[in-house]
Order: sequence, then C-alpha cells, then structure tokens
Amino acid sequence: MMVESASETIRTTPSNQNGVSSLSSQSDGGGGREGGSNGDTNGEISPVDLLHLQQQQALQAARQFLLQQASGLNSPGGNEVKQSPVQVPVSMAMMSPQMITPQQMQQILSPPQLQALLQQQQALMLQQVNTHTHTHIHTKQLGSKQLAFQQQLIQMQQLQQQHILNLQRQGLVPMQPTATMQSLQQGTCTHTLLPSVSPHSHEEHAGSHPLYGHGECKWPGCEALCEDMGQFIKHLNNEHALDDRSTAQCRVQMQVVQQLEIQLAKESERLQAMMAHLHMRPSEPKPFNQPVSTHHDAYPEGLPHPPTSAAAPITPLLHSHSHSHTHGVGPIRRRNSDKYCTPIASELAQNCEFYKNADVRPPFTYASLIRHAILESPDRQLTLNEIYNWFTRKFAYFRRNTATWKNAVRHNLSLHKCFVRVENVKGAVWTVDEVEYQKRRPPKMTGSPTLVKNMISGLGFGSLNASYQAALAESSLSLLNSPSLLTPSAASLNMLHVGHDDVSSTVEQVNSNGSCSPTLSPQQYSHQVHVKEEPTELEEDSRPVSLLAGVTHSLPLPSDERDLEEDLPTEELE
DNA sequence: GAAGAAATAAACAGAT
DNA sequence: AATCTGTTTATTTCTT
Repeated sequence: MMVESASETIRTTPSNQNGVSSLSSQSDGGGGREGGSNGDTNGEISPVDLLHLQQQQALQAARQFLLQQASGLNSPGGNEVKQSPVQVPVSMAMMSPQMITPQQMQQILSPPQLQALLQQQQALMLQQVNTHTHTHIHTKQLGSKQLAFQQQLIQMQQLQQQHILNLQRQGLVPMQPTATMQSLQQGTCTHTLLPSVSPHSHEEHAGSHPLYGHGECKWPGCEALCEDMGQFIKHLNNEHALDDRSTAQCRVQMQVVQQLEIQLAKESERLQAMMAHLHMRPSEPKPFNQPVSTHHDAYPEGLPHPPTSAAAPITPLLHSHSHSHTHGVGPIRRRNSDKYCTPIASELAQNCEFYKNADVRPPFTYASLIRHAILESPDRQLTLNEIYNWFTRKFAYFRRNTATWKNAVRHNLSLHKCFVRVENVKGAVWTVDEVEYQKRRPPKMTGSPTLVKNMISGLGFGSLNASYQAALAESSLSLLNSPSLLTPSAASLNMLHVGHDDVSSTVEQVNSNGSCSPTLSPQQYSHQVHVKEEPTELEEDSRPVSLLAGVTHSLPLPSDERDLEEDLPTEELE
C-alpha cells in the first residue's frame, strides 16, 4: 500500500473539504460493462468435414486478409467479387491445406483483423445469398458450404467478441458500447445485416468525390474505371445505388473503420508502453480527443476556474493514477497519499502545459515540488525567490494565494532536513540533500507484501508498472540535471531493490560517491550549512533514486522541461 | 481510533 | 519601517 508509487495510484480521494469541486477520477473510468457471454457456439452440426472446411476457409481468409493488409486496405484484389470487399473465394479457401485452427488464427490475427475478416466473410455470404437466391432465404436452404460459412462466421464472431471483451477488460480498448458492440451483435446474425441500415446519401460533389480517384471508383471492391466525374456519378448511381448490397457494404465499411479505430487505439497504447519501457517521453499527451482511455484516470472533473479557455486546453493525462486533487482557491488542504513519492517529474513532464495554464492544484506535496524545482535548476540550487518563481511559472494555481503557499514553501524548506540552505556569496540558496530526501520516503516499495503479491499475481501489474514507470521517469528526469551518472548496475540494483538495507545502502553509496547527491555542487558557496533536525524521520527508504540514469541520459530531454528551464528568467519577481 | 504526514496559519527574529 | 527570509509552533485534515 505504501509503495510510494503504488500509493499514488490511489490518489483518488478528493480531499475536498471546501466544497470546491475536486478533481476526482471522473466517472468514465472505463466503466464498461462487459457483456459477459459471447454467446454460445451453436455448432452442434459440426461434422468433421464442416470443421475442416471452416478451418481451411479461415486459414485462407486469414492469409488473404493479411496479404490485403500488407498491400493496403483499398486494394481490392479479387475481380470476380466486385460488389464487396470480399476477396476470399470459396474455391481458393477450399484449396488451401489445413494448417491453422480457428484458435490459432485467433492468436495470429489481431481483433481488428479478425473482425475485418469476419466482415469479409459476411459480405461474401451476402453476396452469394444475393446472387444465388433472390429473396427469401432461409438458413436451412443454404448449401453445406454456406452452412459451414455461417458457422464459421458465428464462431469467428464469438472469438472476436471475446477478444474485444478481453481487451476491454484490460482497458486496452475503449469501450464503445454503442457502436462496436452493437455492430458486432448485429453482425452475429447475418440476416439482420440486410435491410437495417439506411444508408446515407451519396453526396455528389462537383469537383471531387471521396469515392472517386485516379479514374477509378473507390467503392470497396469496385475499381470500375470512370473517365470523368460525370461518368463516375452515373456509375455510382447505377452500380452502387441504395440496395441491400450497397447497404451491406456500407456497413462493412463502417465496421472496418471502427476496427481500425480500435486498432489505432491499441497501437497507440502499445507505442506508449514501448516508449515508457524505453524511458522515453510517452506519447500520451498528444491531442487525442477521445481519451484512448486506457487510463482509468481522472480527468479533472470540475475546473473551478475553467482554465481560461484557450489557455489550458490540455487535459492532464495524469498517468497511471488518478488524482483528485482538491483544488480550488484559497486555503485548501490537500492531502495526497503520494507524499514524497510522486513521480513528479514524469507527471510534470506530461502535464506541464496543463498545470501551467489550468488553475488546478498540482497533486504534489510542497516538498516534492520544491525538490523538483531545485533539481531542475542548472546548478541544482535555487534561492527562495527562484523557487517562488518556479512555482508561479509552472503552476497557474500558485499564481494565486501567494501568501499561503509561499509560507508553506518556506515552512517546508525549513522543516525538512532534505532541504539544505547554503550561504552563497550573493545570498543563500537552497539545495536538496537527496539522501535525506530519499530517507524520508516510505520504503514500502521493497518489502511490501502486498506489492510482492501484486507482482507475483500480476494483478496489480498494470498500476505497478505504471507507477514504476512514473517513478522511473521521475528519477531519471531528476538525474538529467545531474552531471553524474549512475552505473547501470547500480541502477538495476536500485530498481530491483531487494531489501531495505540493500537499497538504502546502494543509495547511500551512490550519493556518497559524490555523484548523485545534488546536495553540494561545491562551487562558490559553502559557508554555513545549517543542519536541521528532521522532525519526521522515518524508515530509510528504498525508493529508486536514480534508475537507469545512464540510459536516460542518452535520451532526448523532454522538450518542455528543457524549454521551461531555458526560458527561465532567472530573477523575475512576481 | 491512533499515529503520522502534510497543509495551513501564525508568531517571531534576523537581514536587507 | 517595511519587507523578505527563515525558524518554529500549533492546528487541522487526511491517510494508513
């Protein structure tokens, strides 16, 4: 519980005593309901032959699909099936050897691919149905192939649904309760495909048409050559008029789009995880309108002072944990479980712009903020006034209530042993004694049974991982300013810290090596260093101090951090 | 409910 | 004298 990072993930409780709307984890939270069952395989009629047929078809379809994916979605491939995007002729499917079971295929294909495959088969079904029998078609009348197809469809749909549900459970895929699931459910019954959607009007624009390009009709699977727009319009009206086929194709296309969106979300997620893993700047803050919502995090619920419109448009992607800062103006006590442990650098890096513009109380303790400010400075030392400036520069929130928070800053500087005042030639500056700072942090990271349990069970892996990443980001960011490096071995030691002693000793060593301790850059100052007695001296910690510093060093700096640092007017009074 | 941590408030002193 | 800086104490609120 008290894993620092883990505790951050819990920062959900609004300490919202003043009745000010707090930032709490907003409703959304991915509260998706999962349709529990994906339906049952109604495959009672599955003789071996049928099964084989299905598998072969699936395999072939998968191949086709993958090929098609490789060559681009638009390339139609099959000529004979010009009405639909289907490119899986039954004959071909029959020819291929059976090498893949549906289950294997499920593993091979991503859900979107499966879905697209499904859709292709559905469309094929439709096409066959439409061409061979004009109207009233009952399933019973279908030939064995079609029966098999239908079973295949159902089976694959179920697989697909399972996939999506799984993804949703894992939070990998945004809940699209309406669109996706609906379409899937509808898709489950091929009959419903036919007349349901009322298709859109093709808008015929004069100059260009989205369905017309390079002299071809871009209707899925069509590719009819049209010399000019007029001819194309004619073709469009003739060949792609409002009928069942067009409707079905349109539906298919809709689903393709939906699946691609899901796929995009997934791939974004993956990219993010990759970058996080590599300790690069997460790509999260990109202006993704729809929160890809992996994060169950909080979106600021009520910005009491709506971040002056254009000023603060960026939603904080409070990664991996939700804060519900209390926030508002005036004296507000906010209490975070994060204490010192906030991966502040990471969070700040990601939401820098947000905090700069939105009048939202940052979910960090004063101590961590001060430390960050100091460590971020070129010399890792700041005067009180510079600290003030950092606060006001970085946080819109601190542009108000100056009396309150400035007092708090001073209070914290004095109170905490980790802040060391150093008399400089031109006054006094504040530095951070990282060792002390680390000492203050609750060590639970290491020995916490719950943590271990989580790690083992993997249940808490998501949050743990996220917080770990955040911690990594923080520590590595801090280190960016440090001229010294941590050896990877030391880093890994820290990372894995196996016990309090080990960890703390590691930290101590590192720091005493003169490397990491930002405490003293023995430069111009050093006259009197007031030693303070930390009021709350606790467990020595085990917080990963500076993980992977070496690695991080080779990586580009977070731009905004850098920017901020550089455009930092050293002495601007407020 | 107790302990601890953090925020807040305020008194006070020394320096500028 | 006023303000800034720094220290300290007390209280409140919140988390664990």
